[in-house]
Amino acid sequence: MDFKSKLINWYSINKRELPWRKTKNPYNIWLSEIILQQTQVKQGLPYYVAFTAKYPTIFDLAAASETEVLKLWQGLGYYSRARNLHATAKYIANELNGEFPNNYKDLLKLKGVGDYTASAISSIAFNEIAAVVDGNVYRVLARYFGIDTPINSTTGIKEFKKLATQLIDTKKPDVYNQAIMEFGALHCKPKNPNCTNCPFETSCVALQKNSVETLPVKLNKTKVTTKYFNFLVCIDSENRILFEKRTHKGIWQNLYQFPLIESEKSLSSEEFQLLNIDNSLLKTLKFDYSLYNESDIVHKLSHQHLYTKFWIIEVNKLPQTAIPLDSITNYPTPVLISDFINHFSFK
DNA sequence: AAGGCGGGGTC
DNA sequence: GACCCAGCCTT
Repeated sequence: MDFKSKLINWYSINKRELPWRKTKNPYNIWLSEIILQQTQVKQGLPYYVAFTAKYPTIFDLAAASETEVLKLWQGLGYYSRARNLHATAKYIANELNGEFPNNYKDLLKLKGVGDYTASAISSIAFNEIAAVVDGNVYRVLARYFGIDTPINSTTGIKEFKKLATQLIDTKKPDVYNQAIMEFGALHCKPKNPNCTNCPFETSCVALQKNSVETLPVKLNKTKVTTKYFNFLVCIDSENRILFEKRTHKGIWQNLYQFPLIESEKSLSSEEFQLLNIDNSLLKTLKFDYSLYNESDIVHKLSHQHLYTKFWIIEVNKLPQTAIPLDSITNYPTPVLISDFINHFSFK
């Protein structure tokens, strides 16, 4: 048996039952692929279930507000995916009369759809011969062929795409693409791959050369920056609270949070008080404040470590921009904020 | 070509 | 801690 046949054979025996494998509907395939970008199946699955339940068709998704979509996306991360998902849904529903682009070239034009996702949708939903190259494919091919070209270099990207295109089963591109990804996810894993019971035991170059552990090669470690966040949890006597939208570019764009003061270091209560003398928000208000967490809550993103303090500020009356405390759970927020809301006892 | 963008899981 | 995940976008 050749490479593709062994892979498809392994897949037929070992594949998981997943909801997006029961359909050829491009809307559902697209939704699953966006959710699964840089996200493991276990983490993305409940979101797929929730989205298909609330938005059965692309018209339902298009009719929603961005805030509503972000709320359902809350906790999944990489929120530009949700913003692009919603924008693309509106585009397809309104400009294309709900008719999904049906080929790689046209799919690639959609917001949030790159080479991988266009290949996945066109092959799985439309049986187009377009090879997917995701993290699993890089790993499987790098090991099987013993390729040490860095997978995130320009030459590496081209080399692996070319190889994947040569290997794809042109009769069953949909099955083949899912098979190689599933094989990478379940069998040819990053750590402790199951090499002792592998259909490619005799043909895997990395296994013969004892280089399974070192492949694939990847360059450029992301450097982590540290930031200090001070959230102002301002509550008035009418149980209203300040909550605002992060409109600027950067992390958590269009999600909501308490007013934020970033500082150069972790602040003591005295330093925080000095800071507030010049704060335009608090200048005009008489208030009492206390600190929710004595030691910083450390929220780790892939590229930022956020050392966070929540300052509880009680005032008599907040401006009209404040929202009722009861409504706070309607807004999409970062996990850092929703964790606080879930643990803090509002009076 | 390089860096930004989340949160959770594994070892 | 380091690394990874059905990557994409901007600069």
